[in-house]
Amino acid sequence: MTRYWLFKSEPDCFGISDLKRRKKATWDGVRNYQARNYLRDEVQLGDVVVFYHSSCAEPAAVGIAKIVRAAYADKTAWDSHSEHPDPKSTPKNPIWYVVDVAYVHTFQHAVLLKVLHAMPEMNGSPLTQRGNRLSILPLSEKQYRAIKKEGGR
DNA sequence: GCCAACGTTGGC
DNA sequence: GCCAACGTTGGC
Repeated sequence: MTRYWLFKSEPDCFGISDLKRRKKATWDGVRNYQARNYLRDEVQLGDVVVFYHSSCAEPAAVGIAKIVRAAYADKTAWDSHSEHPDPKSTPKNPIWYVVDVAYVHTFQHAVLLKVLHAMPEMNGSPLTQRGNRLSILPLSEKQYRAIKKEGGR
């Protein structure tokens, strides 16, 4: 059964336009255990991802991607030159995981955070709760449909 | 750039 | 196991 997820990324670092250009990307650098657990244990091939821009002028859900490869070890963890090295993670005992995502489409209208806040479907979602820092979070099918509708495709 | 909220670390 | 200190996230 298809599941729905929301993945956050800083557009200055990697935005939906970067994914569009590259068609496919490895979602690396997740260094939070709860997000890791979702990635490793629950995100499956074919799942649908809402791409969200965070830490920027207009935080918003901006488009759709899909999972094209389920979890495998995050090699950047044991690369001391990577952006998020973690010496505790090794090829034999990886702590951190990645998935591969592919571009699907960009929303006609970015669904701004304030709009997400106003959507009754998003009540109780970690996304719209204060102080939330989870970078990968599950969406219900209802939430996904509501966001997609606001996005205009 | 600021600051509140949060997760992690490390001393005890 | 507790908790203060610290670093990071993320909205504004």
